[in-house]
Amino acid sequence: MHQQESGLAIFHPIKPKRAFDEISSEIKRLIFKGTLKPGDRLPSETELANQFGVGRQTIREALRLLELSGFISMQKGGAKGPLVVDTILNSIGNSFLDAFQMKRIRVDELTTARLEIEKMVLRAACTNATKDDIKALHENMAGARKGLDGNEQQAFEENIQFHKLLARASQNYVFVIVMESITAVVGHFRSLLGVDSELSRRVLNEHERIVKAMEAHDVDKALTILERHILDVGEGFKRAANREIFDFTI
Amino acid sequence: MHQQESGLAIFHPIKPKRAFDEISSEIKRLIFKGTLKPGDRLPSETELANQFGVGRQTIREALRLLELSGFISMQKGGAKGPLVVDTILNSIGNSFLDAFQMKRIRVDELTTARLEIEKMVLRAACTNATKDDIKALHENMAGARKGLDGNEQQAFEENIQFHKLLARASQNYVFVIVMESITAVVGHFRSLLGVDSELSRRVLNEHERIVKAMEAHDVDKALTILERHILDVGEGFKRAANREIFDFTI
DNA sequence: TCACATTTGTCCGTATGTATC
DNA sequence: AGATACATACGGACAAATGTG
Repeated sequence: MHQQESGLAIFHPIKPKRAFDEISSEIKRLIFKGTLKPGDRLPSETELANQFGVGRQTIREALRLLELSGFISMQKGGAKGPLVVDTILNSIGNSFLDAFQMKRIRVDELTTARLEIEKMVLRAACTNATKDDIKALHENMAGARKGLDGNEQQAFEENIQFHKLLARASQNYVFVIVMESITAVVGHFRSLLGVDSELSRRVLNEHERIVKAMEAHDVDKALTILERHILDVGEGFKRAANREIFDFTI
Repeated sequence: MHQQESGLAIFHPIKPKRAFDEISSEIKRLIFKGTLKPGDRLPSETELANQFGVGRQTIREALRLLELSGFISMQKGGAKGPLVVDTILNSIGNSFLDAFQMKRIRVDELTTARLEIEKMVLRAACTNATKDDIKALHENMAGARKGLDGNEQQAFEENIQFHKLLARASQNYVFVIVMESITAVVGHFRSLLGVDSELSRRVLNEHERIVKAMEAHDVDKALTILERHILDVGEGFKRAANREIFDFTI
């Protein structure tokens, strides 16, 4: 009906405005602003429908977007309403996994990129890690060691977590996000590989040597160990790929 | 009713199974398998509802997830059904932007990380770039130069695209994904900054010098120019942040 | 332990705007 | 221009799940 406002605001309206998009954006805006914080609860769907003056179906589609994006979490039953959470990193990791499967990225491609990314992060971590970061790394390794006898799953998860902690030690949240994405894919591959307590043990040993080098401020040594560590895991992936464990392109 | 299968598959069923989740996954699976390819069309909502034996609302929520994830695109009117597309990279970029706003990442944090990431990618690009990649870079710069007089928006977008092309030249799709995420944020900041044809001109000149160094196989020179280039843009962000252009944390 | 109220998940019918033929 | 097909959206309804008293 009416023209496009003016020539000022460009490239917005690819999609004609849809009610659930507007509502989703509005709620997101409140979260960014801090009006809604993780732990808070949104009104129930019917209540939201009343407040926004739309039907419940529209509200549900808006909530669906927010849920997938990692802003809210829903549960049936007597809870008072959708819970505001912050699982955005998780959502990004899932998107990364989608891209990997869609693009049919090969494991050697992943290993090559992972090697460079982790080295970049480790360099930053060596420079910026605080005592608390080192402590967290130690606690992580202690947890992994504890999981080695009995709880394989715990050892596995702690070993993945180790790399996220390295990213946190870099004091740069961009690295944290990137590492979260990488570990999502690595974890996916490794879970396809099945439990391998021998690999977990070797991985943990390498982690311990990396931290030791970090504490000695020997960046080059830490990088060397990390490099062998990543290539080691990558070789495991490649062998598994050759045995056709992975259902999508090696 | 029935127990959780066995102790084998762990940590899956946090959420009770929801029909739209299952349907979304099923369609995604068909896309990964190649049964559905970009350009294909899904059946209409009512048809899907019949085939899956569920209501339209359930289908709609499943489609909403697929749309946000970048797998399908919907259009009103007489189209035959949802279109299968591949805009996953776009979706990841949007998620990154969400994380940035949620985590209140500072522009200097972004610049620091971007510097390391782009250097990493450029090194890989210098090693692996094909003739076609170089050609694409030249075409990009030609387009940017054309946009400089008159179409500021084009120059802006081409300059962003340049970095994505660098990532493609690395022949590693992981880098492409990471770069897509970074450029989403950089582009967001720069669009907040408003059109600045002087900056665009300077940026283009630096792009041209980088490519020239790449063609001369002078990696160090290319890296040096890139470094100054990124820091230059970062300074622009910082000045803008000090002038409080950005509505969220500098 | 046992209802009860609340809320989400799902379905159906209907209306409307819009794009394609 | 008209007809058709489809997405968007509304409202009512019931089932299932969950927290509370």
